[in-house]
Amino acid sequence: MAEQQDSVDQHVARWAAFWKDEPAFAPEVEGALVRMNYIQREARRADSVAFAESKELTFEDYKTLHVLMIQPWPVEATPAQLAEAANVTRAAMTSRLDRLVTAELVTREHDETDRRRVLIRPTAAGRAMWSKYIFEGMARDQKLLRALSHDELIQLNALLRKVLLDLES
Amino acid sequence: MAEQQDSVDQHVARWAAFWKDEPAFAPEVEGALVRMNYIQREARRADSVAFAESKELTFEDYKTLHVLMIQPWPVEATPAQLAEAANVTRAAMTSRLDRLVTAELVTREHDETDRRRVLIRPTAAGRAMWSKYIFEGMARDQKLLRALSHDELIQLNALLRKVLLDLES
DNA sequence: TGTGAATAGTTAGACGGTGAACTACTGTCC
DNA sequence: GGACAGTAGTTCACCGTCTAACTATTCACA
Repeated sequence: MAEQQDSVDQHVARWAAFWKDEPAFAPEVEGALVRMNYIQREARRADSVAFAESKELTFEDYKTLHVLMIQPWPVEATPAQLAEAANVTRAAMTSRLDRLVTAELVTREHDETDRRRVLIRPTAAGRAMWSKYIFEGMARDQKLLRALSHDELIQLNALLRKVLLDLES
Repeated sequence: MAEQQDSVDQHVARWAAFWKDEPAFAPEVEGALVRMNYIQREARRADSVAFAESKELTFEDYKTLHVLMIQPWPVEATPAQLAEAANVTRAAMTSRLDRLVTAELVTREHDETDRRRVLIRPTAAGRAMWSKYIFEGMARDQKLLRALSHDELIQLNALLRKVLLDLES
């Protein structure tokens, strides 16, 4: 049990001392969420650095292109679906798509069967642009979690899956 | 092994089919990060809802107050430390603190031993405001992870701690 | 001791996101 | 079949954050 302490253990220990008479405080819950937050933050930071140099694509544009590409086949989606997947409002997605259409990375066409709807599809250039960055992103992700073995990754996913199944129900 | 599938399993399965000849794709890594992202997103969403009703404090103001309160004792910090902890720039922290000072939740004083620095301290009203919301936040956090037993939470923290120790070194 | 580099905080202008109104279109029900 | 509620997307005004100056202060060193 010679487990090394990380910075979150120190935070949590300080809180635990502060709320030692407070049964509402659950150290393991706070610890897990703060750690996940830390990891996500590190992922975003690395992504930002990677896209800061690129003049041809912003990180936001890449994410928009990404959520479009990972839709179920055929690769096409409405602005509302993309907004939901990218976790922004439809208004924000409208302006994101303006940029991508101007850059000729996606097309924006009216759905003839329901003329309220608009269909977004990637162009050949859009697919190429996405491919160019997706593998670098996966390499960054693997580096982020390199401390875990394959078995540990499977354990981690099993635990997180339990949480998601609860949240999705 | 009758484990139920969550929505991320479906995503990952689709990607795996798409990149079946691509050794760079690590399903467990992508799965873990997407799941953590989902959980964090859900946490932010619940927090936003909770603060949307409150007229006395925005979510940003609460977070600022929170990172101040969880500093090592005595509870005082510089704007730069708070900006780092809240993951925003110093410029953003300046305007956040403007609001909190106006609301008389914190004080802003020059450090007499180094007159470049400014020290931020919570007022009695600031401490009271923070206490009012911190327990609701902990309850939301526990609800978020209620699917996991105490043992599972400990396992989860052990795995995440490994990742953090690697990232912090 | 004086000069230049480094550091803390603030200010200014641009950008991207939000919520609320608005337009256009679809479907329902009397 | 005409009024009306619901839905998809866009536009607009506002707000928070970012980057890049800029001011004030401290430190290192010749």
